[in-house]
Amino acid sequence: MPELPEVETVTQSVKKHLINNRFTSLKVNWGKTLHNFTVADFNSRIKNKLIRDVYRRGKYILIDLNKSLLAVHLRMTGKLYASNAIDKSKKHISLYLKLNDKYLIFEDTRKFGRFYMFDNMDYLNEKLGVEPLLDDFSTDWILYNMKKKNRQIKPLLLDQSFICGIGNIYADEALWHAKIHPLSISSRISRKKLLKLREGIIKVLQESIKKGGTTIRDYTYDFVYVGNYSLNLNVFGKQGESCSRCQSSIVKTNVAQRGTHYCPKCQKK
DNA sequence: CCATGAACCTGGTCGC
DNA sequence: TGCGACCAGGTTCATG
Repeated sequence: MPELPEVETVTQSVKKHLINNRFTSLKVNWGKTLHNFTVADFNSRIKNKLIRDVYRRGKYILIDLNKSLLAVHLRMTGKLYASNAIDKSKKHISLYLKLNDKYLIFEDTRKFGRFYMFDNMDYLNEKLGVEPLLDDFSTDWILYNMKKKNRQIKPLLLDQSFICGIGNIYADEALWHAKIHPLSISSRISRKKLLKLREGIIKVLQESIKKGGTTIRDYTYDFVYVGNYSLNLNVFGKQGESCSRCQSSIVKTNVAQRGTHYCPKCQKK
């Protein structure tokens, strides 16, 4: 499900339920969900502590409990939402946390999603690259850093230690915007196209956040947001359809094991 | 440094 | 209707 705009949307939607509240218990149904801590750690460090803030970094949702951070990564199918009750008919609730008057539920069909506990942001800041919607992601930054790498642009855009938050949908959309072929080598892309790429990344992410993200597969969305950005997609999932710029047929291939959509006419190597 | 393939999981869809 | 193959918005690890 989630790339930066979807994670941002989920973060904002759970924030109002969590802030100034306290977790009173943790129930784990799928053990691997707790990546680097145990229920005992939860009890000693998070339980009954005041939640000060909830925010996003890359594709992580961060819950700030003053002396500890609880981090959530949704991976492919994770859904995080607040609810007044646990729906026993849901088959894939990996874990849930109890608040005073409601629950924070983590539902995850494919079980790839993870919860982490950190002392502070050092580890994630070390691991993650530039935030594409902050000023750090400047024109100078992209011109300088793309030149330093000799990598296929699509996998480079997906590398969270380079730029964080971009995933498969927005990588394809941003490359289409900039008319760059997904296999172009980063160091050989023209200055003009790199600037266009930066603009495209910011544009697709911001516009998607405005629409609440992109929803492609939505089995049950009882408590979960449904994003409307799918209406704005130009190449992702559009194989066989005509390019909105040049009318050529959009092609789907595989790059770095990921489905990759592009216009063979607009996006030359 | 960089690319590739497999692994982690479940379920939906497509072709026969 | 049934069944196998393939696909999925992500990340990590091992191997050339």
